[in-house]
Amino acid sequence: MLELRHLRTLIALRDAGSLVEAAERVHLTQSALSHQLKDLEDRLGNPLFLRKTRPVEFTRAGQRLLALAEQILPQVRLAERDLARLAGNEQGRLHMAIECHSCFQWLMPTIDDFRNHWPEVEVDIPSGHHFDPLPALGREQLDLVITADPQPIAGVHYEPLFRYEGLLAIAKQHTLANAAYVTPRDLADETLITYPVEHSRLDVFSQFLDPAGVRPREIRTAELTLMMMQLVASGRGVCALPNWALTEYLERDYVRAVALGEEGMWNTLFAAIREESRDLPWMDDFLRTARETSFAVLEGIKPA
Amino acid sequence: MLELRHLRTLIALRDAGSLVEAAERVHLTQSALSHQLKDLEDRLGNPLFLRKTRPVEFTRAGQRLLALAEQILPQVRLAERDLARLAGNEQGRLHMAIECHSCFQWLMPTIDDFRNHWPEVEVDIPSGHHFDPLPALGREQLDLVITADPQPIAGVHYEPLFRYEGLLAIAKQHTLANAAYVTPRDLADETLITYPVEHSRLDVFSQFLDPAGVRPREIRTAELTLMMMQLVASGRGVCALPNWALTEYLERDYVRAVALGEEGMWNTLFAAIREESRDLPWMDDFLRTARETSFAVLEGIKPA
DNA sequence: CATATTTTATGAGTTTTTTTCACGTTGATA
DNA sequence: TATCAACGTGAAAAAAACTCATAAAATATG
Repeated sequence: MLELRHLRTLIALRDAGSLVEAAERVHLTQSALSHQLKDLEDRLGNPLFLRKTRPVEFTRAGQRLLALAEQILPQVRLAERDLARLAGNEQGRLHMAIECHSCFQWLMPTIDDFRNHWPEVEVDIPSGHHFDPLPALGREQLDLVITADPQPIAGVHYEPLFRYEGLLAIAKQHTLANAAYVTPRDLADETLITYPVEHSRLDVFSQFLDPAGVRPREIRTAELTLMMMQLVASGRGVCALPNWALTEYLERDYVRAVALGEEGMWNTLFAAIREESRDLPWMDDFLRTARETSFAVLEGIKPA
Repeated sequence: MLELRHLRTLIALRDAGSLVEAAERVHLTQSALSHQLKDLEDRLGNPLFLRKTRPVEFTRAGQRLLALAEQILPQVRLAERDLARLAGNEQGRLHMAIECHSCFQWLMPTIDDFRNHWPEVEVDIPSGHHFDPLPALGREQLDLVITADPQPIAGVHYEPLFRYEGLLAIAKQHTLANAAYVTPRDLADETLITYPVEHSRLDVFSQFLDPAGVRPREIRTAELTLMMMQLVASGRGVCALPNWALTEYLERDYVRAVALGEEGMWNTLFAAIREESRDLPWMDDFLRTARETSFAVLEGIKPA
């Protein structure tokens, strides 16, 4: 019998284009999906998609089910939200801080969506604080912190949101612009542009340069991504940023991006929250919304 | 995670009014439903319905899910039909006969609905045949026969549709009109009105009178249910009919109905089809439609 | 009001389904 | 034709769903 599970799988498959990646999205193995879809196809009596193309191509039957999924799943999501609201605790406060400079891109639409469904929750990103955000969680000054380096703090829980790849932005005319990837050594003679924060909180250092014992020739800082891009484009340095933060500049062919190391430099973004707030219905919904929105808005990210 | 299964259960629960009967409808045990709904309630964080009333009463959460179910399940049903159609074999012939005189009540709406979705299948109830319908199945003169007594015939498969109770229609002023049930002996002095068919095909005889070795004082026949009711109402006899065939007369307070025996006389109605036609997509859909329509249209029937 | 009767809940055990693991197959690419 | 990535497959493991037996609760009944 057809179940929502099947529809969710099909949507994931369409968005991902392959079983392997779809499996990641629904947090199952590729094998599980292969079995699941085969069973479904057997019961329906005809195939749902062609596996020999990339991305996979859906048959008429597959398209019909996709249409159903797109019709139904949003309705289910709405109902689930209503139920969460009925579970009580509509009231609440969600004051956030971001340790991640490029996060507004997905955070703003997330907040918009969330506000629509939880008008009683007071959402804010209080500005002007100079303290370290993570400890402020415990002091109840903040309720959620977006961070990429979770530090064990009593009473703080880190909820993984998604994984992203740190890329090196390079001028188009740079020698390395068309390389498959750069090595730490390649950066020894470069000017590295970073956000003006401590070295320890920059993953280019903690994950890439420091382990190899390499220091770039020079370090410059810039507050805004746009400024960084201008410096990079004009050949005055290189800079490491999350893949999604670069897409708009890559599309405009403003700069090039190269992987950091053969495997790429992958990182996980977390939402840090207080342990107690884990089972608040609206907190749960916020995290879910954040993940959904991120996947809809950003390209090239992976499930945590 | 919410699944369609849960929604189907809730609909069954609402239609049935109790877990016991809802369980019958979805072909599970009462225990299974109790567990299933408890799990769901636990995960949602609030109860879905109050069990201490008859029929059960749904909470706001329960009502929200019911609303979702009513929104979604028909869409799913539509999609399933489309998929069945895509599975090929839209073409076909469905010539039917009914061995059951009162079946038009649910068969007509069933056929109407079915025709809408399978225009390529030629549906008909050929009239004017005098032969025994069941053997005509094997001869490919018919494709489906509605019958209450399945006889083992090679190549013929009997698909149970639903169970119904045979009741005895009695004049309002009759002594037995308010009895809890009648015994075979009670009919020894009555005039029994039946459809003009062989004794062996009338369940009052095969299931009720014959086992007790009782014969009614007199037997009269009538072609139409309406005529039977007129005879009964005027005290000129009693007659046994399926519960649903009587509801309209009972509502108008035209006659009374009494159970046959302490347990009631229950029977199963079957659709007899050829073995090969079992896995035709449209045949499957016809049977499903027949069951759905019967439950929607008739009262007091039970799943087979 | 006590006693049957019906309905729901519960825990243990079983069955079924789903998922994973390990490997084989396939098709595209170089 | 070797290589690589994606997909398929069967057996085994894990998880989920269901049943059975029975208890508890509620309602009907005398």
